[in-house]
Amino acid sequence: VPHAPHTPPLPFSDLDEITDAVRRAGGRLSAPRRRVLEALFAADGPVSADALAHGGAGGGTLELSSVYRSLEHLEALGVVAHVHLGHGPGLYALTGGSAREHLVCERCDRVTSVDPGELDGVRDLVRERFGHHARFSHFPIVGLCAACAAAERDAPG
Amino acid sequence: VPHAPHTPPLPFSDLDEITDAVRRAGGRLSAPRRRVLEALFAADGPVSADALAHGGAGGGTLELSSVYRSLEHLEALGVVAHVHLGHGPGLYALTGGSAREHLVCERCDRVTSVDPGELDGVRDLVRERFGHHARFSHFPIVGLCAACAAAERDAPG
DNA sequence: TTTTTTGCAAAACCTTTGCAGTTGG
DNA sequence: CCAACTGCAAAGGTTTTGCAAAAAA
Repeated sequence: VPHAPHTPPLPFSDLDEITDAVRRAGGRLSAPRRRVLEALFAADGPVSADALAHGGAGGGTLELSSVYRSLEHLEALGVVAHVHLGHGPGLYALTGGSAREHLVCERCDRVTSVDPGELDGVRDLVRERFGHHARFSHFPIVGLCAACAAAERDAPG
Repeated sequence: VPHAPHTPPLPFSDLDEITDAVRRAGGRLSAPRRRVLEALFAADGPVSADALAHGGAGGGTLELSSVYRSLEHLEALGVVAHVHLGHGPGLYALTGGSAREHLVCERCDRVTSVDPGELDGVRDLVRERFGHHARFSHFPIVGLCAACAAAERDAPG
């Protein structure tokens, strides 16, 4: 599998940096953890635990519970984050040091991931009006993407 | 249980109107449907299927699968809508003709429900910047409420 | 009467957990 | 060596489904 088009920026940009971080935190770099990390590097966009268990590079499959425990560990280290895109399983991705934020189309499931700064205007407006500090990294903005909204306008349903 | 402080506005303002709507659509007003509706009227705010099954007015409990099927039916009629407030089960409420939109605190779980118009400014900004038509009725804006954000600022964690 | 809906039981789905055995450091 | 981790199996929580029996109209 080729490298992702939009591999995370800056910190933790390669496997070595992450493995160092894992060990510095007193953790061990076991086979499942390494393979989860490899699969996350290979993925382009957030993926489910199940996809990580089955879709890994080498043909073999990982034990699902180990995948979940690996992800939990990596998430505690700040290396990984997960997002809930509507229904369906949680999806995991490398943070690259900064948690991205997401917009998802509830009709076609397309995900738009943006750097945090890009939603600051929206965040400011929400805070100004409701006092609420919105975070769109763990739970995204859900609605219709431009294409589906146009389709909806032409053929309402 | 006393009536909710913010019972839904206008259409479907009482049980009779809803039961008429159910029958007009060719549906039957069975005992579970009636009891689900009663429990929804009695609730103040969105409630889980499980709460509807157990917490209903008269002591008895409803079959959970019947509750889900009743809610599905009422939702198809536009009388009920459900929202996913973070983790945990989906929560159901009467629409009163207009689906409210929600902001939820990911720390204290407090829900702020607003009429759709109140989020139009936010919606416009999102559409302008991303072409995305946000809807916060089915999946809310998640983040920290004012109180929790203040607590966070004083004692970061 | 007849079509819809229920009750129950079972399964599906995602995720977590207990525990004995394995392994990385 | 020994704490950390895995594999397996089982359970937990939410929602869906199949089907025969019940009930609304």
